Amino acid sequence: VKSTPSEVYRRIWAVASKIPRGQVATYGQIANLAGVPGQPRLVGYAMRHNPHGNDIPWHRVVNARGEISERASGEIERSLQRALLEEEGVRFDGSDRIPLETYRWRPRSRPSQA
DNA sequence: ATGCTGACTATGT
DNA sequence: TACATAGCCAGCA
Repeated sequence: VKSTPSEVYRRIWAVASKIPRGQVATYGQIANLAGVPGQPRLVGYAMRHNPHGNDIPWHRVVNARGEISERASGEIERSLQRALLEEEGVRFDGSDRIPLETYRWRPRSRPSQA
C-alpha cells in the first residue's frame, strides 16, 4: 500500500457498502451519512479511488438527478452501472433517470445525533 | 507552500 | 426543462 486512505474515504466506502440491494443513494446523501455533509465531490472522488473494487456497491451511487454521473474514465462503466441496477430491479424512466422517490435509500437517523 | 482538478449540488437564467 | 455559475474540500503536481 503506497498511501493510506483518509478516514473520510474509508467512512464513505463504509456507508456506500450499506446501500441495500435494489436501492440507490445520492452522492450528497452519502456525504451526509459519512460525516462530511456538503461535500458530495469527496464521495465521487472516494469512489473513483475505491480499492475494494466490486466489493462495494458503487453502482448504487447516483447523482441528485437520479442519473448515472458521467465519469472521466469512460462510458463503459456507465453502461455496466446501469445494467447492474436494472438487474437489481431498479427501473429507469424515458430520460434514463431513476425516480428517487421510489428507489432512494432511506436509512434511519442515528440516535447519537439529536 | 500555492494552484488546479473533480463519479457533486443548489441556485439563477 | 436544460444550461451556466458559485461553493465546497481532499489529492496531486
